[in-house]
Amino acid sequence: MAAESQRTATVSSTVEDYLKVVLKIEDMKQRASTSRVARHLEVADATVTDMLRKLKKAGLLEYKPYYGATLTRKGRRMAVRILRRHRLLEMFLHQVLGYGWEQVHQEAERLEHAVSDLFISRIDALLDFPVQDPHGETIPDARGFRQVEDDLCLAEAEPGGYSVRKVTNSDPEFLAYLDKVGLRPATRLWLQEKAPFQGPLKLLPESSREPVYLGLEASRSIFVLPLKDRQPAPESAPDGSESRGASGRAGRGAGNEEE
Amino acid sequence: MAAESQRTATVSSTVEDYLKVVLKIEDMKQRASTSRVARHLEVADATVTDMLRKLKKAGLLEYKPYYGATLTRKGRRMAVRILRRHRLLEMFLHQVLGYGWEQVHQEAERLEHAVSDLFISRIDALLDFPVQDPHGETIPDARGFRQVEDDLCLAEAEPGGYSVRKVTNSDPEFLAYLDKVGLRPATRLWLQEKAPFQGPLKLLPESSREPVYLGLEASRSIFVLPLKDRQPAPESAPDGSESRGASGRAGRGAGNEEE
DNA sequence: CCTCATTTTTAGATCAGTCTAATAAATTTC
DNA sequence: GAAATTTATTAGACTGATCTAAAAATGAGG
Repeated sequence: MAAESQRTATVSSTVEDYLKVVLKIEDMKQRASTSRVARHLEVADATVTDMLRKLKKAGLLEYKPYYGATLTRKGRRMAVRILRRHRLLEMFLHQVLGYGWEQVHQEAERLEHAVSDLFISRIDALLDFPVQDPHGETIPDARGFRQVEDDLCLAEAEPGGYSVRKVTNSDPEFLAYLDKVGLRPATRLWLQEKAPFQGPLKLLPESSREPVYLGLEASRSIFVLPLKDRQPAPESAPDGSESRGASGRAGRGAGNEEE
Repeated sequence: MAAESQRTATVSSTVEDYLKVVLKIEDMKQRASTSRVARHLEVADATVTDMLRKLKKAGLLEYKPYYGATLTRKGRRMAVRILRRHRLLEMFLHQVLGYGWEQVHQEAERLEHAVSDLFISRIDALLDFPVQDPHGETIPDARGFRQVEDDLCLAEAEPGGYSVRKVTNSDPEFLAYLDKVGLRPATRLWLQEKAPFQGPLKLLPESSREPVYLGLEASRSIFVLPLKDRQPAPESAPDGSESRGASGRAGRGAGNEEE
């Protein structure tokens, strides 16, 4: 127990999963409450209470009863390490083994706990140090630095032209559907209309002639960047000529070299 | 749409390890006794007794108290499946990720339990359906068929010329040493002399001018095939036999070509 | 055939991770 | 602000895999 601050004091894959989930929740700017963590991991609340106490004791997170958890620096470091592994593995499965983007998550979920650091550094080099995974998520670098993303949730976007930045959903069915209708990272789309009262979005992906109707809930997992040059709406434009919405800050698109 | 024929009832990675060890012991024509299994797995004997009873109940092996275990057809099928995974993974790590042959075992040991069938079939294709792993061990095919090997333990070999068929030892230090002195699968060697009373072997690997002295115990993990055309002993023959130098390095090995 | 050393099994315990059911705290509603 | 609802914790138990220590079976030597 004594030797602390060691290089990655090995933890179980269960612990890695808990840390990963807390990080994910924090990234969504939510409170990592017992029940929220339990929902993500699909375990009983009581199990989470126990585990959070244990992780607090291990110095991986702060835990206030009836409130929830916050990662410590050490816990965050470990969580980001897993995140990096996960995303690199996804990219590897996609690029080297030909997995579809809807297949990579499940496999990476198991491999992230099993592969060595050597494995990770080898695939990193083999892939030429990728900065994004197949869903458009950015890959933390080897030191744990994470690029800040500056994207917009499609559910909150105004009508206009966008490019798809990332899709934060790992349900294979859903991803297969998006793929089918031509919604993939780095593709462009035109948001034509948002139906009122939590209604669906009317989208025109660049690869498609037909508009696609997407439920608002589903649109929450799609993140986009406004296109710089606002082209006119490609055909079948809806009645409203107000495709000039909240254009204002269509400036630089953060730091990633992606078109 | 690959509907798997053999419904592989999922077992824990611990169970997979037990089956693998029993298979290995049976392959060595030994009795899979409690203590032998325990030694291989580095667990207490009592733990093995428990587990063997459990595996018997699951129909994976026969177990006679105070005697030991024998794999059933079902147990053998599962064990061979793991063996295939292990060796394919080793080959993948070696060929695709550039691992040294002394590094592959440890990593494969963890991955064999974690990767999916899809992963295995993808690397199998990527490697063009290899039949051997980096140690020269044959890889069972997808249906579980295993090529019968017809090789000879170096410890039992008479002086003469041989090609290295396989090395059945996964100690990284030992493998690194063999590598250094030029003893790798598909390389040739001349067994010059066997010292009496469990003494060491005097070997001349094809890549080396200096003879190598190898302990008898170490030689037990090296398996060879006699060379067809018996060339004369290359130089430095000990007690005055012939010593025509410069091994004519012609003559082909048994099936594999590497290098 | 009996004794002794070795091997194996039994008995009882531990640890990590999980569960359900009961209780308690926090929050929302009236 | 008290009751109702939601959320979280405690208590107790289970499973899988392991351990140690003690008891029992096996098999070898006299």
